[in-house]
Amino acid sequence: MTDKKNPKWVPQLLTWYDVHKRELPWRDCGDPYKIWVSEVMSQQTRIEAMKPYYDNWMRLFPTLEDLAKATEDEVVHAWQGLGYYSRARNLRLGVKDVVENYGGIVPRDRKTMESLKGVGSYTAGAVLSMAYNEPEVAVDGNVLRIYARLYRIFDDILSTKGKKAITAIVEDTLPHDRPGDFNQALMDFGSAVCIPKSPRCGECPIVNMCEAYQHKDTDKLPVRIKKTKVVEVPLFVGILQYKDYYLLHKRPNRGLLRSMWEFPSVEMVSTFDEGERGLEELVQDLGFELSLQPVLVKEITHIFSHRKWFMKAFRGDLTYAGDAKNITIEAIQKQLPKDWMLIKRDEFADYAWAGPHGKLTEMAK
DNA sequence: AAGTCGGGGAT
DNA sequence: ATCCCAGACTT
Repeated sequence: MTDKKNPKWVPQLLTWYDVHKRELPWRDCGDPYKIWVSEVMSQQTRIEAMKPYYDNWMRLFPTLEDLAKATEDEVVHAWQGLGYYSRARNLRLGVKDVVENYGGIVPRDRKTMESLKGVGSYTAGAVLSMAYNEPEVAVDGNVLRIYARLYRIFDDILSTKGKKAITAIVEDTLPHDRPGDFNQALMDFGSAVCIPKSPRCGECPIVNMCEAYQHKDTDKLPVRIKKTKVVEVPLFVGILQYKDYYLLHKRPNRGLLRSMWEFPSVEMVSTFDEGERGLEELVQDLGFELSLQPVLVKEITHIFSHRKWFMKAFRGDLTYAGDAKNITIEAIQKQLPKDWMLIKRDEFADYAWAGPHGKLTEMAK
């Protein structure tokens, strides 16, 4: 990868940084403790959000020794509202470690630094490069995004593989004369220009070196495959009959299974009574009374990409409330909202079913 | 490798 | 509403 060493964009970015860098309380202060605190506070947190906390923190715990003396309750209280509270607990433990075992000197090498509580690869690199000007990379979300675009890398930047691939390039391109400035330049650049959505390529100082820009891929990069956790949804379904007709509902024209037909159903129920009440409410709004049979007729588990339905289906009979004795189906149909309908079993095949609801049609009798 | 941990600003 | 942020730790 020697072709990637000393790329032209690095001095260009540093020149941009010299003009546009943000003035921050911990920047260029040379105090490893202050930089350490600022880095931990910044994890998964926007600078503007953590700034007031940083100022308050430094009033309460101006030095390593002050923080090492503080209790866990005190540090967590000072963190109140910032979120990710284990950051505060670990920061205190890490600082205690330094005071008690390293003579109060923040370590100058990555291995020791990373052994401290709450200090991972990123924070170690940030502190070492910014406080000691050690040639260490600090690969965070900004850096992953910027490099994915600059070098047109389509690996998932959230995966181990993508992070390793990009970290290798960052190590190759790190300028050893100004590592601290370079790492901070990437942060400022990432938050001001090479932003996640709609990057400001018009004002980018290194657009001439950006492979994503040249290939018009800036909006496709970086690739982030979010592992959406599958939400488990209990679903209480009614196969509800009015004479020879079944009551169906059309899902809204958005979201999951949009505009497809389903049997009336309610989410988030754990008991039969709860589900029965939910269905009663549904059909009463339509002018029906419900008599539900407490016999489970079908159970289906259906997995979508981000959602898992646990369906329990029950049969029930409907009577029309405003019952003029021989009211016709057509007359009732006309009263229903247009996302509801009554159809016979032999018409089931004519409609688009909302996924697993189609399997329930065979339970209609 | 996946799950967990918060809160807020931008879109 | 979703996305995503100067990530680290546990399972």
